[in-house]
Amino acid sequence: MKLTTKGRYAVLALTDLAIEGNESYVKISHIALRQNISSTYLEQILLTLKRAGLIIGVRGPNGGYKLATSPEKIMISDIVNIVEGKIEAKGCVSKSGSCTGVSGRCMTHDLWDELSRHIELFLGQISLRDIVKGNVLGRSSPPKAFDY
Amino acid sequence: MKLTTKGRYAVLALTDLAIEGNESYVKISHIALRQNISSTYLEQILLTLKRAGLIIGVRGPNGGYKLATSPEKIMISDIVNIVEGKIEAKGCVSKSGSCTGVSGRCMTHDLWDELSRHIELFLGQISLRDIVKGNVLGRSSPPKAFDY
DNA sequence: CTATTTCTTGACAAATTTACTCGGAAAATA
DNA sequence: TATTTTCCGAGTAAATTTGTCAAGAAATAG
Repeated sequence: MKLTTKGRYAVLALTDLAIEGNESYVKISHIALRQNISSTYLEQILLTLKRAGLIIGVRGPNGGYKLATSPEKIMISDIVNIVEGKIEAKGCVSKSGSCTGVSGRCMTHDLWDELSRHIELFLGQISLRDIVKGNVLGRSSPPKAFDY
Repeated sequence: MKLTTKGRYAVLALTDLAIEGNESYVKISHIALRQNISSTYLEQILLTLKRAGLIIGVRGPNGGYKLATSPEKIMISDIVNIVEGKIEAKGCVSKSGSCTGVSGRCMTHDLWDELSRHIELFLGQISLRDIVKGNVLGRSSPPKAFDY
């Protein structure tokens, strides 16, 4: 699970759409202006989100974007996975030869694997609606202790 | 919370030291060979870990590195924070002007803030000893639901 | 004391990734 | 038809990551 500005812009833009409601279409330029993002860069991002089916795009005057479904059904993990690519799922297997000590996997393989799962779980529990409503803070919980 | 090969190498190297025990000192070249890491690159990493006090380095024949304390007291978050730098703690405030919609913070600020905390909690609960023993898998727990 | 081993340090360089820009095409509307 | 807006592929500049290199300092063995 990677996290760059691309992912942040994506969530930011879709949050903007969520606030705007899905009666009308919102233009890239408006989102870019409101959220302080380069509009040509945002184009790219919204395009991949559209290709993935998360948003609907319409061309021409009065065109723009809107969410394909309701905000509570769109989870942050969905958004991030799409724009950042699904790589790094296995953590250290991404580039060839990096996870090869002597046998196949390095000693910390499970750690990064579990961390990925942990992050995925977290972001999979939070929806666009939660962000709009501000229901985000205080959700972190410590991991389970290992059962001996 | 950033995560690159630097962080992975650091954890990997210290896991190697943990396995080796702290009776004797372990040479960089040996760790590099066993864990398949560039030894000159590993030098850099171990140096910063030494400066931070996590490991002890001794020069000369029979020199090398060993852990400064017992493996169960060294948490993964300690290691990662040191070598990756503590940046990205606030997620979107790292580079100037990126988190500024109209007011100070962007709409997703709390989200990334909470995610950082979540990851920190996770990696702060796992020690080098856990990695050596393989007590890592199955620790992820879903985040708390929001109390309405 | 001398040689050897090994860490220590800083500067530098290659490779990769990120964060964009640009030019134009296609569709929709008026 | 003219304008608006998304669509699309390619290209690029900056930053970051991932190293390399050369020289020096400390410790120990003999």
